[in-house]
Amino acid sequence: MSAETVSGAPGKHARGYPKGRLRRGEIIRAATENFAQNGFTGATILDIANACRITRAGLLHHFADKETLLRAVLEERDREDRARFAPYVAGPSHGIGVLRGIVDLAGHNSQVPGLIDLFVRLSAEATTPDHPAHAYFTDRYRRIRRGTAHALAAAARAGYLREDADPAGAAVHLTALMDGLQAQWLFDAEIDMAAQMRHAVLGLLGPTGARAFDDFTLPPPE
Amino acid sequence: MSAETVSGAPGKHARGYPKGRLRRGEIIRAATENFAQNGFTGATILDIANACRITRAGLLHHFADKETLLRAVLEERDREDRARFAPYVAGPSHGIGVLRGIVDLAGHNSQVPGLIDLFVRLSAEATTPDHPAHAYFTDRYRRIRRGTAHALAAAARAGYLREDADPAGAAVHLTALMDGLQAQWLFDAEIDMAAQMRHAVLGLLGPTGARAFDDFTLPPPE
DNA sequence: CCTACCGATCGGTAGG
DNA sequence: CCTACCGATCGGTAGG
Repeated sequence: MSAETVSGAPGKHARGYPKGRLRRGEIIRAATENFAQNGFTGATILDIANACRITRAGLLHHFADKETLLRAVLEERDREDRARFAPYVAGPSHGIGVLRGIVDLAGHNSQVPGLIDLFVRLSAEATTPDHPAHAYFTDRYRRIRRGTAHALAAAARAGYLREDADPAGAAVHLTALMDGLQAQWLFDAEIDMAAQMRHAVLGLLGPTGARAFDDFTLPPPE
Repeated sequence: MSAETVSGAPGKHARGYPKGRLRRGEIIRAATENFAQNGFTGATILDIANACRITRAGLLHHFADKETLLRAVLEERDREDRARFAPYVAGPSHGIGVLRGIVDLAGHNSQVPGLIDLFVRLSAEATTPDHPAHAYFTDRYRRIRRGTAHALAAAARAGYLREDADPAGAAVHLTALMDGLQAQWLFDAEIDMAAQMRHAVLGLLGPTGARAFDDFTLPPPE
């Protein structure tokens, strides 16, 4: 999604109109929750508007239609995800930062069930090519796999990876594992996503890599 | 789901009325396809009826309501899954049969995209506790994990498993991996689900186990 | 941001 | 009294 598609409906009231900005943020929060609980198709503009104590027409003043609102929700999620991940890739860690980021993300995710639900439900709905979020999820999977594969390749060059590990294949594996754990976890919160991810990552690392993984520390926030 | 909940609406015309049985089977097939493409909420009785070239009222003569139809679809899937899996657990293979069954299932699944879609979409929808299929998926996950864990424990007792492998944890892992691969595969058919599952299973087995896995053959169908 | 609406379509049920 | 349907329409609600 390009910068042009980011805004809302009439377009220009995002920046500089503090009241409009606040309202938009409130709507995005409410929409995130509603999409998470009911999926995109099942969610209704009326429910989202009610949660913000405005009417449907009032909501549609800020976001032209349901699809525009969905885009805004996904873009907001990406922004926050990137912010969460940034410190893990800041230093030169030979890919270890990304691997730690993945494991920590699994731990963080178990504290935000609404967001897990959002992605599990939305991505399941979006398998149809004509779903408004289809391209988004296709791109997202590719991006995640590529980032993970690059990190694993860097780890391999540093001698952190086991001899028999294949970065591209392992990237698919870790991505699938994260998704599948979330699906199971939504039905049974006993599932320990972080422990499972940690075990899977350590299974890819040699002794030196495992040490580097355990020793990894986030750079202090400035 | 017990045998009592299986039937349709008025109840007794499943057995013995050949025309009715055929019609019910046709409806279940059409419903499976429609639920797969649109999810339970998104699917419409009208579409399903149209595909069978009968009216909605005609369809509702066989299945009291949409939810009863969903139950029939899931029960039919379970029946076929059990039939597919039966030969793998027929012989005394110390769990190896189940593991081969899982890998072969991944290969088979890539030839029935509609069924993958059905389970991915329906399970995502069913995370809400009040969804008509919520209990079904909770049970299904438990059943799959338990069956896998038992097979892995049997393999461990036969000396097939690696020393450091934990049956219960690995069962969660394999289950999650299968699900996550399906989700990715729906967006990118290049994903090789069977190869990934095979690699994961072999990663759990020691040299003796790997040999037993490769040597495993299905008993000839009688 | 609201009131006042629209074309359509939903799941389910009536009598015959 | 059974089965296998039909044409028509119910009260509500969706996104816009």
